[in-house]
Amino acid sequence: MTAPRPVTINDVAARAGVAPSTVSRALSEPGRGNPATRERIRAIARELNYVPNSQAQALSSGRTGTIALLVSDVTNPFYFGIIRGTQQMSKAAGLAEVLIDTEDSPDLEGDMLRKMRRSLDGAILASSRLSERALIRLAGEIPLVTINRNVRGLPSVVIDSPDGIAQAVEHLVSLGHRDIVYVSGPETSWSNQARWHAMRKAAAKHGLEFRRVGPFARGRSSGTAAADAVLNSGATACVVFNDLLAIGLLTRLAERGVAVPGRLSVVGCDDIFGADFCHPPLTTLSGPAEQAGRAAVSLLLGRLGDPRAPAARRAVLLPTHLTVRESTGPA
Amino acid sequence: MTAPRPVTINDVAARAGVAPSTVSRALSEPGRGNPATRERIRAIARELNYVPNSQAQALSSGRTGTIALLVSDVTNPFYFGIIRGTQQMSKAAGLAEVLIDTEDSPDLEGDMLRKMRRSLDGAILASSRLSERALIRLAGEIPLVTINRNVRGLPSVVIDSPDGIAQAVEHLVSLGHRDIVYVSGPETSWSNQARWHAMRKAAAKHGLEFRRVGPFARGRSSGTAAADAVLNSGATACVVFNDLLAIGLLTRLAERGVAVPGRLSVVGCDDIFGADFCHPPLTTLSGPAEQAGRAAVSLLLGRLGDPRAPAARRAVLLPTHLTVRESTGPA
DNA sequence: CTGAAAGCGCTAACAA
DNA sequence: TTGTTAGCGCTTTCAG
Repeated sequence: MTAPRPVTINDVAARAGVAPSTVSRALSEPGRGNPATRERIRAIARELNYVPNSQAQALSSGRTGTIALLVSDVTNPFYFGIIRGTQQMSKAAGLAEVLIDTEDSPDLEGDMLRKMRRSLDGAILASSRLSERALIRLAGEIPLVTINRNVRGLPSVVIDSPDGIAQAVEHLVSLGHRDIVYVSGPETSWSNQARWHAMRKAAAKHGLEFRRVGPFARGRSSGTAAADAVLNSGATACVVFNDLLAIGLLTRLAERGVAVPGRLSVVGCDDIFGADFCHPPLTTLSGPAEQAGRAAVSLLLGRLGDPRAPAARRAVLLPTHLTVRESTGPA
Repeated sequence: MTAPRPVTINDVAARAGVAPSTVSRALSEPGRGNPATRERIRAIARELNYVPNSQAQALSSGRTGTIALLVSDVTNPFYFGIIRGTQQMSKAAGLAEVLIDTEDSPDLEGDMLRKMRRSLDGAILASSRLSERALIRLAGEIPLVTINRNVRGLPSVVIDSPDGIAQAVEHLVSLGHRDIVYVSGPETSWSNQARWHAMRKAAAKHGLEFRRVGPFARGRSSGTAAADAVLNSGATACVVFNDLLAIGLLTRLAERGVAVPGRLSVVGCDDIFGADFCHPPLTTLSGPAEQAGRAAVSLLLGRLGDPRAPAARRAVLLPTHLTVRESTGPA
């Protein structure tokens, strides 16, 4: 029952009658070395069930083969698609991926990043809460890519909700709504800013007054206050910062016996898990989250000088579209 | 703009005028060494912003400081609580945690585990799809803890749904239901087996006939077939393998214009995100998922011989309870 | 193309 | 208690 010593590169080398360095090359330098010996070595490695020790590889090569994905809250379904996408892509690139929950705290986010920078080749920040300053400084220590956050000089992927917001306003206007209010998320949220700007622009285009209520916290529980505020505003329709908040709002509306969409139309953002089966099913902005995840890893690979990466674009903008369900109707 | 060489243990040692090994001890062996020098060294390390290179630590100590959590599908909200719990606990224990998606494939699960075993101190398998044989063999190569899966000899945490199932049946019986059907998940699922057994037992206790329909796949999309099968069975109530399936079923029922709970009462399992805001809100079995995650890490720490771990229990059984919402009513 | 040798940063015997 | 000395398993010069 003694654990047998794991097989090392030396075992393979001995068995093949070559030097360890030759094995190293045969295994991890595609084009080089004699093809015949390389195949022989690979066969032996497979036969011996050799698995390279990644710590040792990292220590001597400087590349850890690991990236991190930082999210503000693992249990926020908004990240589902992004997580999927990054995992797909990093698996395809042979990278390990660590998922880190920053608990919505910029301090924790920074600490984690600093503490782990030595064991990571790079990191993807999905909805970073860090200040622009902090981000730029950290980017000097470890390759960074952001998602839904645009910082000068940092490669980023943004799901372009402004585009979708315009569609949403169009949709509401065509249903006869003239009084549309934006339900704001946290002031510090980059996405919230972007969405509010888009809202204003779209409203102006249609000659509507632009108003907002809030700011409200991201969570479902803020929906209560949000619903009351919207009702109070007298608007006939609202566009909500995100689906979590929108679903909370719907719940409160049901409690108060307010008909949706009869008395109030509601549009969410993100099309998260649940948006299609809440009551009523939510009209919302859908975006290619998985694709965003994949794109982020691609950009990171680019930053790492990986040849497998596509041409390094600095910023990727992904389109959103409106998914109409049952929470919107005639004014 | 050249990256400054990261500070190593030698830099700290030089600055403190001691040997590297002394620094190593001062930093990672709590009780030993002269407290005065230890504090001095720690101060210098902090001042120099020294971060130990975990690869090097791993290489020379054999401990990687990393564990993995394997789930069949990251985007299944059932894992929310578990992920939270394990992350909390591993962070508290100073361990890094990798989240791995096995895509519901036993082969992939095994491969990942084998491939990563050298870079992990241990792994937690949430709903493993591996055979008992495979699990036992793998456990010989890397410390393993299972969640919701009981395998002889492996430490495990199980959320005891049988207990909750009994409550559910009790609830339905007291509402006057005499014809209750179990909507089965995949035959190979350990939880499904456990729930079906519990169902039979509870039904027998009340002198009811026990029937089931299915098996159905885990996903929401299987809800359509499941709903039709339940309706066909003529039962007035059903207990569904999991909430995902139950929500799918609810959707189909609404499509077919079947009143819930008027014509059919529905009970789910797991109380996932969404169970409270679907339509109608789902009566379901709630369990302490976060606690399960924490317990799993504790057990693993025990297996690793970590002194911080509580007394090593081999199996942890966590209770569930019925959360009554609006999908159940009088027969 | 391949081998020899040095060393990545750290920990763990062993000596002092 | 502290310093000295070997490696951990791999990659990477540099020779051959």
